[in-house]
Amino acid sequence: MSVRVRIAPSPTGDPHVGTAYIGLINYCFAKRNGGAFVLRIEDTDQTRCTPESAQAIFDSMKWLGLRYDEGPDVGGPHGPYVQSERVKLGIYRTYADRLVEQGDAYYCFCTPAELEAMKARQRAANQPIMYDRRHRGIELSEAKARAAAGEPYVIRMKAPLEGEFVYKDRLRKQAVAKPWKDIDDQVLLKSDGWPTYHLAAVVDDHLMGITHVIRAEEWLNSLPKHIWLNEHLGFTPPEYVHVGLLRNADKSKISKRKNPTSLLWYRRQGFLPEALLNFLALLGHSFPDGREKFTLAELQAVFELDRINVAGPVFDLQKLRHLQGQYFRELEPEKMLSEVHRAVDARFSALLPLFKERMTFGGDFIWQAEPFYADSVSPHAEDLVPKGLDRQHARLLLEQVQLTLKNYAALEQAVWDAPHLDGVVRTLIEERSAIVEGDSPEKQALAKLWQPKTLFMVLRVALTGKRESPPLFDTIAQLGSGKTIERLGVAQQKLR
RNA sequence: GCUCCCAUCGUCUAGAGGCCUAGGACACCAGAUUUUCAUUCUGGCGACACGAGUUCGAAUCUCGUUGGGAGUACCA
Repeated sequence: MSVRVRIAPSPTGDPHVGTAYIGLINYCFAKRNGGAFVLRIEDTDQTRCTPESAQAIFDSMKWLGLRYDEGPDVGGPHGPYVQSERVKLGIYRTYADRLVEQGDAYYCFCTPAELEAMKARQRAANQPIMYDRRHRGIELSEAKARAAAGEPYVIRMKAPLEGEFVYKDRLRKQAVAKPWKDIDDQVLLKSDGWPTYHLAAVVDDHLMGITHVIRAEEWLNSLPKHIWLNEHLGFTPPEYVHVGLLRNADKSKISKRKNPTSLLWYRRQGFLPEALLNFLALLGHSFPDGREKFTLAELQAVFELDRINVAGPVFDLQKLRHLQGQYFRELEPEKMLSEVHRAVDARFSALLPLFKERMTFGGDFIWQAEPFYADSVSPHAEDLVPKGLDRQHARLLLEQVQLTLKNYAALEQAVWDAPHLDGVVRTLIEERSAIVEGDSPEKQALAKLWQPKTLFMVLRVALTGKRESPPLFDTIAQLGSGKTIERLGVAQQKLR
């Protein structure tokens, strides 16, 4: 039987780098074995899934060059490849009903509040947290009557109460063994009539002829349920293989907060798909000859599923950058030119209006806009200190403004545009000016410091490294909060 | 709490009982090339978590400890 594998991402939010990682492994495994690679969209959570998100997954996979043989937008003999469409076909309901008729699943009428209370009690008693199976014994006829009367219900699997579940994952040293009594009566069909992941995935993997389910380790715990479902539905289970989870630097599961996880971000940032793929491949797989730079074609030629490392690798952006540099410098001149154009164009239209009245030649844009493209600027210390004032004054000013903007940026409803920033800074000026009323020399110096024309120049130099720039608040707005705050800090260092 | 998984330099990894005084890559440090920077090249720093056991011999096998991670949803 020929190999068929799949990735089954859920279209919530941005396409995830973990999807690319698992996708790459599945893709290589399929290609290496002359099999098929399928993309299926798992959108059974009506509250979280969006079509835009699904589209972004298609686009990202294609961008990376992970071409799927079957999928929502390319079709195939096992469609539809979107679960919400399959729900409408009644596919999952049929299988859920079959389990109920067989006595392998049952109606449960617990309310969310009831379930919550159950959990709280178990937590308090240091008991394992799981459904207490209170509706397990309900008569089917009674259950059906209540359901027919409109009472909300879910369908739960009737997990075995004794015996042991054993499964050997080819990548793990020892077989997974777990007593059945520790396995929850998982909900299979939700009260909205839609299937949970567990039911939908098992049914679809079967219907789509999937032979190997290669997925992340986070699924290992639900493996018994999936095997059980296969068996009780009369399917031959695919082989399940669990690979390690991508990690943050602190070893926790990779997350948005601690790492860029959106594939869209990498693309926008200018990462080359070849570099990203190469990097991802290095996390967990290795070439027998130790080669670290290779194409997708080279990888799929030697790929060995059994060489995959299951310990979750830390996602090291620095190494990705290094690879990216290698690939970038090798680019054909035309390709490199278009990458540079892309990078410039990304900000060009937003920036151009700021320079319109300042330019004499088109080329003036190059040096005038430089601070907006650069990673950092290097203001001269002497330019940061206004005439008649000293370094401490300038530093104090930078510190106060930095703090104010930092606090503002942290606000949830903060709008980072020129009018708002103008307001924020002018409020600060008013506060400061009020405090320094008086006629001692020091008070006069401070009064001068907090005059807009003095202070604007200090900020301008700190932010752009130049004494001339577009209007200050347009500059701050374009720079964005991150660079603004960073550059205000760097300027303070210069004054030490 | 309960259940499960994992464990070689800071990070990604090679290593499937003697080839290991543990190899490579990123990062870091030093030097060379470069007017500068980057690239490139050379060198350096740096790890088998710990403890028992099996064995003539253990990074490699077993057990325990410790550490880390995941799951514990009518999310996937």
